[in-house]
Amino acid sequence: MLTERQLLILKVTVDDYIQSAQPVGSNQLAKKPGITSSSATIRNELAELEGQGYLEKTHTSSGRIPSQKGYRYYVDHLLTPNPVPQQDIVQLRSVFEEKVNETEEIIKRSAGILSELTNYTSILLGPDIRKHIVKKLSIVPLSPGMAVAIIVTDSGHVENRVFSIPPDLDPSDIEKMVNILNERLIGVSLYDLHKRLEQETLALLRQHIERYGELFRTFKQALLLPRADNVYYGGKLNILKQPDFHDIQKIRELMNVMEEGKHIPEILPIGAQGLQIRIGSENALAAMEDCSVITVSYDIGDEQMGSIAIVGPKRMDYRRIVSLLDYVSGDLSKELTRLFQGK
Amino acid sequence: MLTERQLLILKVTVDDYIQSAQPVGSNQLAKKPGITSSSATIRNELAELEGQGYLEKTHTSSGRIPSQKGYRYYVDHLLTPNPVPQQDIVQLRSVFEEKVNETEEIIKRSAGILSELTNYTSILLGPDIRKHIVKKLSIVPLSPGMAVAIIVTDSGHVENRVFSIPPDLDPSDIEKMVNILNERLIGVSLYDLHKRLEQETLALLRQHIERYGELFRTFKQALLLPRADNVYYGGKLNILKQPDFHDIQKIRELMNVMEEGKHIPEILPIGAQGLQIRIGSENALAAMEDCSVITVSYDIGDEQMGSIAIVGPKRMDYRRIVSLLDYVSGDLSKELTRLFQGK
DNA sequence: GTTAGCACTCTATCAGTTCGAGTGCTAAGA
DNA sequence: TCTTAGCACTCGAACTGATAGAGTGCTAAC
Repeated sequence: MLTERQLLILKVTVDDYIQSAQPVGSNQLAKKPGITSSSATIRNELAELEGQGYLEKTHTSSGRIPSQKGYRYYVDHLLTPNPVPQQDIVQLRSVFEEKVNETEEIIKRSAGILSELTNYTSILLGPDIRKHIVKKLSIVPLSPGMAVAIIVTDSGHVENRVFSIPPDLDPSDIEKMVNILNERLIGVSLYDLHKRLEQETLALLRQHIERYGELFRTFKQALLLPRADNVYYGGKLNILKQPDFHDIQKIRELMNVMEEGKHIPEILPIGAQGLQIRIGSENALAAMEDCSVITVSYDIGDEQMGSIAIVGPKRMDYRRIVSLLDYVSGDLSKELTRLFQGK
Repeated sequence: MLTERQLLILKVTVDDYIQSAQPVGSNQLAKKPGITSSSATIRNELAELEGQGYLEKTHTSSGRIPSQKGYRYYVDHLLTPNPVPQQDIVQLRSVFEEKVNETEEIIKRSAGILSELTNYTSILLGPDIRKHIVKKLSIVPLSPGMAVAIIVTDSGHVENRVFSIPPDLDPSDIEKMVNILNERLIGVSLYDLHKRLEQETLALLRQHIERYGELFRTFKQALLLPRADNVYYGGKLNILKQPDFHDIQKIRELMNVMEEGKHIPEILPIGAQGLQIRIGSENALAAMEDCSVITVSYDIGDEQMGSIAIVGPKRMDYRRIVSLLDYVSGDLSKELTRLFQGK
């Protein structure tokens, strides 16, 4: 159990360390407004806080820095929210000023602005494209042996793949195929597309198209791998600005993990509601043990659509980021919903 | 003028420094196979080479490292080509093993493999999409106020933009518009598209569509900004692997320059034929004064289509990279031509 | 022209020193 | 009993020689 004074000292210590990146000493704390005790008393309290595991020393006669437990307590109990400054709001809303109609573009730009405002790295996860609904399918022949398949979804997302076709295929067969596909597959989600393709259209295609086999096989294969590149980064290089990261080896590991898309699920707790903070080793990845990640989800309509994450050092400005993400999440939900309610 | 022996010593010095990243001393050189003189003689020669500006010292009693002029001479006169090892070839050709049909995908994967093989950063510039020819235009309505415009080019590239339409627009008007656009604009290059759109179709649209004005305006605006994202990177983080780069500030500048697309024309000498090597300050950008860039162009058919660049430290393995790029350029030209001759 | 030998220079490293920031403890004071 | 002044102590950072070693340039002999 911590006394009032201990709580105050813990808060001020963490705040100061977040700001200065230097271990905080008792004399320094004694000078802070709001603290009335002498440095000796503070020393006793610091020793107590260290004993309880909230603070640490870097060496025997150094000042204190927050431990992981200290950050956790600070975040859970001592964080006083901070209204988002007007100029940050202006910059964030500039995304919607220009008439940008594409969800992807809006998310991409937001990522950039967030990283600029915070000096940390931002990761924005867009809506899962596999949930989108097929609006139209078409096939455009390019050359005797090649064609491109195009899928338009209700969100305006366009997927396209080049695939090979029998070189001597009758153009009318392609037309037939497109008609069958559209007749049967409009309204299906990209997620179900592959399964439904076989169930719904194979028999029909067999009836109407002479050499359906090869055509169907390459078309199906083209749709097989859904490119899930709905992850957008902002300020990947901001890690290099943080004094906390000086070891090039560690930086490389960290950037590597973020670069590779496959670790996204481990970085972002997908499906989690509301705002989440992961400090240091609370992160799933070993490469991120010196980082904190703050995530928040946003929605379009009633459905959760994506997440926003800010990755920074453990010594991150939690207060500012929490308010900022809170605002952005609400704003993005509102604007994207508006964009889509139009339909 | 340099004597035979001086040339030999220069070559061995550069080779050794490229390999070890340490200043090279006279004793070390004396032990090398092929060098018969004593270290004292070598010292005299080194002094001469330094006097002529080919070598430098890091401090008065240090070994020698190549100067920019030294690298330049080495690259121009002392480089003996090296056959590309079979295992590199196997890895490079794996791009074409899987049935990947899209130019973009092939280039992207090549960038990845090149960076893996070299441990440097690779930048691949794809064909200029603005030269591509329109194969088909279509407009898919998404909701009463929104539609997506899709342009398919002869290369299989698909451009798409969401744009707004008058909410109460008659669907048949869109159909008419698409017909007019296709009738008039197929065969036009993306480069000319914007100009021709106005010239060729505006009058016709006016005749046939009631409220052509707003529709045409937003459609035209949607096509305005051609996303020129035909640049692919491999191994951006490889810079962090090079011992030559230890200053985080410099690394940041360098990565920044590469990250920002707008500097590409300065990094890659566009339009240059064949293989180009830029060493240190020969690069246009100040941030790259410690780098060397080796570029090569590749073609599809008779037309120059793009460039490949490898960015590394000045102390780059020129011999290996030159052979490798030479091979990749030829291979890529051949395979992409084959892919497109199909048409 | 080449090379052995030697004095010289500079770096890297290690031990020793000092300085200052900060701690923990003790004892006196409120 | 809690607070605080005072003091001894610890440790890192920064500086100082001292030393070893790598490498150079020069000279004189071959």
